[in-house]
Amino acid sequence: MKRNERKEMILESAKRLFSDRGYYQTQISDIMDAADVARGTIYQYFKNKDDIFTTLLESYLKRYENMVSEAILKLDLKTITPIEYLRFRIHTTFLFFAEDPDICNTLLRMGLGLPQHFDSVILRFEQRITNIITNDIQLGVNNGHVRPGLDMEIAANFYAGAILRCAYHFFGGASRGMSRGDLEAATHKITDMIARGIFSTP
Amino acid sequence: MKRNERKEMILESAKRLFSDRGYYQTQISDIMDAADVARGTIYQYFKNKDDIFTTLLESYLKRYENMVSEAILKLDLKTITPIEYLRFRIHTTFLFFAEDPDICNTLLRMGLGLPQHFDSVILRFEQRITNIITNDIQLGVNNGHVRPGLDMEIAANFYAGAILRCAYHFFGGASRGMSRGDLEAATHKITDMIARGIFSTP
Amino acid sequence: MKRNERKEMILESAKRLFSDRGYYQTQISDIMDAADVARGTIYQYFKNKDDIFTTLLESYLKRYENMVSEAILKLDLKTITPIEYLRFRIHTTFLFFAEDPDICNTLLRMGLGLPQHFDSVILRFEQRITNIITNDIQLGVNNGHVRPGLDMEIAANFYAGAILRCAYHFFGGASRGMSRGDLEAATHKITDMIARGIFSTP
Amino acid sequence: MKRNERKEMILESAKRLFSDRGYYQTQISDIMDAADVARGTIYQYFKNKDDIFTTLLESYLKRYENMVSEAILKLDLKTITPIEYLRFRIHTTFLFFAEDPDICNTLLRMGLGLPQHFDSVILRFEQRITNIITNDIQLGVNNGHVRPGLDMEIAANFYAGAILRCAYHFFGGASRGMSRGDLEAATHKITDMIARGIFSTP
DNA sequence: TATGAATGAGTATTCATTCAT
DNA sequence: GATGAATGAATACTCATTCAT
Repeated sequence: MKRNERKEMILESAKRLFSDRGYYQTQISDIMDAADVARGTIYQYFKNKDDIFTTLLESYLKRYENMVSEAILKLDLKTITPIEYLRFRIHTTFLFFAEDPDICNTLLRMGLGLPQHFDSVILRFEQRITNIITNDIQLGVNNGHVRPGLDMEIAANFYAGAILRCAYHFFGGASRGMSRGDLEAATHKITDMIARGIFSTP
Repeated sequence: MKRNERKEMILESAKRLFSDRGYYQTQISDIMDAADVARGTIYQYFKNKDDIFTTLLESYLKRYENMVSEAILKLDLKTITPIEYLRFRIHTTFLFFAEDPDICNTLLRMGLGLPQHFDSVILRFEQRITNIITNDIQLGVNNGHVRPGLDMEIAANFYAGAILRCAYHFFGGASRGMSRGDLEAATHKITDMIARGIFSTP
Repeated sequence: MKRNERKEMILESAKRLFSDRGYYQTQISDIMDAADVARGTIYQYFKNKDDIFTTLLESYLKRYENMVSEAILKLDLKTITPIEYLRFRIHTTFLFFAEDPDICNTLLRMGLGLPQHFDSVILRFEQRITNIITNDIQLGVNNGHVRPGLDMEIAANFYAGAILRCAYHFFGGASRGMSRGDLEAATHKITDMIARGIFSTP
Repeated sequence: MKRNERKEMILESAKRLFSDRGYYQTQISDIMDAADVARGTIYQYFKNKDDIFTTLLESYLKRYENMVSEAILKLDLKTITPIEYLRFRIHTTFLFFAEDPDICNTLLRMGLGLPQHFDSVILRFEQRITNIITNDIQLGVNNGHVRPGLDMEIAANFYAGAILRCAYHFFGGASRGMSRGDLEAATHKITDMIARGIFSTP
């Protein structure tokens, strides 16, 4: 087995376990067993347990960034309407969580409330989502689509919370999976609620 | 010192610590020190560490229930408009978290991702919030104020997430505190966003 | 059992083990067994294994200092001859090692070559011995008893090495113990060799 | 690279490391890195870590033996005076340690206090030194140069300790190096101290 | 009731050694 | 011969819980 395959296997197993049980409930022996690897092998690829978790967390962030930046390329920014733009953004985020329930669970639940050290990575993710929303609203403001009187800071947090909770509701916890069609429908409904909240003309 | 004073002191100290560091980062010795109580004493009032945390969690839920049901009594349900009713509900929830940052932190951050056993208590709280919102919307539906086509399940999760995250943004983490006036303003803005999202006439 | 008795018992057991096997060959479990104490108990009295060893080492130094300073009080410095003074000093050091073979072994053998951190404590002990000798020679110089041309630095190291090796030869390793009479005789012989080496008139 | 060059390289690196950090502080990986050799390669030349250290220790002893026996050939035993003979012996030992600070450090410090197994090699070295001294004194006794009343066993240990400590003082630890002239001078002084201690006429 | 010394199961981590390529 | 990924026994340390005083 190639070097990277092994490392990947450990990460894969750890990802699942951290998602299911959280950081403290996951023992090195659990990861060993799941990855079918000896104790020492884990420490050949990672400095310690912390390192495994951090590596995963960072990869989730990177993956989200990639997904967002790749998605945007598919858009024809010239012709797209504000509401279509909004819907597309939300869709991307939902797709991200739909693709990997472990990431969903970790980022949206199990990774929360951990020591400062880990939590800060999650916070960066949340910050990123909030930033995207803020920027998107700002874009609408510039284009004159956003209703006057909207408090940007509050709105960003408000809709970030809304979207993230819906994501967890759809893809996280026990309720794993959602049909393609349902996802489209849900995206529409959610976009609708946001549009009504921020745009001047419904 | 009276029996209940002691117990209260332990709970008080544990509350703060769990809120600051989370369940696993808080040691019995920390609670001992903070409560200025001997190790054995803690085990005279609580079966184990788990019991302390569960006791706190349950008390938070109870307190929220009390607050909600007491608040409703102050309302004149005959004359109140749907939007005022909504605003009042949100205000109650914000007041709850504003009153005690430790509860806010625990319920909205540190308590998340814990083993099934604890998490279920938190889930009950989230469920409760979502239920209240669902019921309130249902009330609006019955009265003909809610726009047609609104998906109740999604909307309930959507706005629950929105409100909870705003609560954490205002009162949780490091950003402890918010002036009375700001709270009123924020409540207005948030109510506004929700109203636009669900009511037929803005 | 009183608090300090326990701590003393752990130290006593550790002292013997470190002396017999050295630092790395001594496991916490060995100390546990020897002291008839549970694992956790050791960590209630000491921060870690290192702490146990350092505590012992420091106590040896302190004990030596006490012995040296108490011994000097018994001397009538007015009437004593230089050679008697020298003999007395050597006798004190031999007595110190004769009293406790574990200290002898640790300070003169097992404690050597350990990481900087420990070694420095031992070095302090060796330094102390060398200093005493240097001072004593200086005393002889001032009184005109020391032969001209003696290199103080070399002499101090020379005789420190000589005395310490003899101490180890007599009381260290397997050869534990030496009769009172033999000790006196050896002290005389050694004093004689030193006196011949440093004094002007034999 | 030839087979023996490799082995030599490993030994060379290990020698330095054992001298600097001691046996337990030196990891196989350190030796790998220093010798620029793969992990498995080390085990092709040596049975285990122990084997490397023992090989080195044995080579030190052998080297000392060679040096001593080669040196003696340069002497005209017919005409040499007892004191010149003594000086020559001490000089040889100092030269041995001066030539290689790593050997000095290992034999005189880092190698001490190791498990029985290693320690016995060092003990053999110390024994050898003591024997040489004993024999040399015996020679003096036979020739009538040694003062009556000298205790051979004690004297041998005494002067072995003295010489070895001076060697460590001059060449070991941090104080690496000593000029040719200083070495000669020191040898003279030390020989002088020994001569005064054991010979009948100074 | 209050105490705090004692406990030991549980856990992460190290590192010499092996062996298939 | 050389390599270095894989191994797992060994070990230090933690911390919730107990119980005699």
